[in-house]
Amino acid sequence: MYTIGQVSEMFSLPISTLRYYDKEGLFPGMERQSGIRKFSERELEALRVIECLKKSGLEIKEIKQFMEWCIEGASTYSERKKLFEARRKAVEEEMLRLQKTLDMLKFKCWYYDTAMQDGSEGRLSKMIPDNLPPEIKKLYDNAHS
Amino acid sequence: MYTIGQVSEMFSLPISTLRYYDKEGLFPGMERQSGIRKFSERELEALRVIECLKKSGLEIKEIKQFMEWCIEGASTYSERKKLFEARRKAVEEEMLRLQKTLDMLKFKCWYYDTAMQDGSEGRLSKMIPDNLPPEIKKLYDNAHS
DNA sequence: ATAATACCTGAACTTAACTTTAGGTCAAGG
DNA sequence: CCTTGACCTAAAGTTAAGTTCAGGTATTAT
Repeated sequence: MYTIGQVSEMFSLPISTLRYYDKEGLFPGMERQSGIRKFSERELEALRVIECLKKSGLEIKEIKQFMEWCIEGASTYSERKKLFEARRKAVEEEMLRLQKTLDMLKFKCWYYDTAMQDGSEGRLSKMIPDNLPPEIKKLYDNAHS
Repeated sequence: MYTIGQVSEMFSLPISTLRYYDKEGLFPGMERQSGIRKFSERELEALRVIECLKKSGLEIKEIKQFMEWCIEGASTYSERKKLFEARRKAVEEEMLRLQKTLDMLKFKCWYYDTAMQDGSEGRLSKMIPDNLPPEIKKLYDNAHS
């Protein structure tokens, strides 16, 4: 069993955030001893799932729904699985978009590297979009598709 | 030359967002004809860069700074390159974090798939963390590292 | 005994990035 | 002529996810 301060340290989260999550219903059924929150292994796993679902793009309210499903037991396995499948798909799509962003950034790194060598963008503007070096053209095309 | 409505269509962005970007100084030196904004190829490329930098985690104010550097000319190539290098690093790190998130989601998909087959989590709780199938253990370990 | 810590609450505040509202200009079509 | 549609502005409103504040309790160290 851990206090809110210990959990705050373990997860590098402000205490105020943990209290906010609790107030929003993300730790349903968490124990208290004379008013003081007691975080058990269940709440730590909940917190890991919260961070995962948040990163996947879910809002606090929807995470609360998931936590309620957990309390309800075996009858909600299917809903919970559907949720994770959906988040998985969303994150895979997000990673594709991020890869495009990354290719644009790589292209711009090359661009300014070249501009610095040339002292101007004159030559570059003639290379875009069809006279780029092959590797760079790949980045450019993916970033602009 | 394009009107704000055309650009809104082309980028699937609300007109209000384009006006907001303009007000925040993201299109320095954009032309107007009797008050009406005229988006040229320069503004379209600016918009592509805005979307890229935003996705990389940059705030509007910092994007404005970049646009000002562009206006200043060749003397700011080095700053611009440094910016893109930094954003590239940030996005690469973000993709690693997202991969961890994805592994957690995949693990949870497997978990609830198994729970549904078993009808309970009893067997699962004995498998975690050391008796998981090898492929699943990889996901679990990466997600919990 | 008192002072420092760590915990608690409810309510107000913050922030970024938009979005909405209210009111206005201007050109083209019926 | 007048109405429709696309544009304009300034200012107020929205939203999510916290954070801060003011005031209070309970345990521990000096």
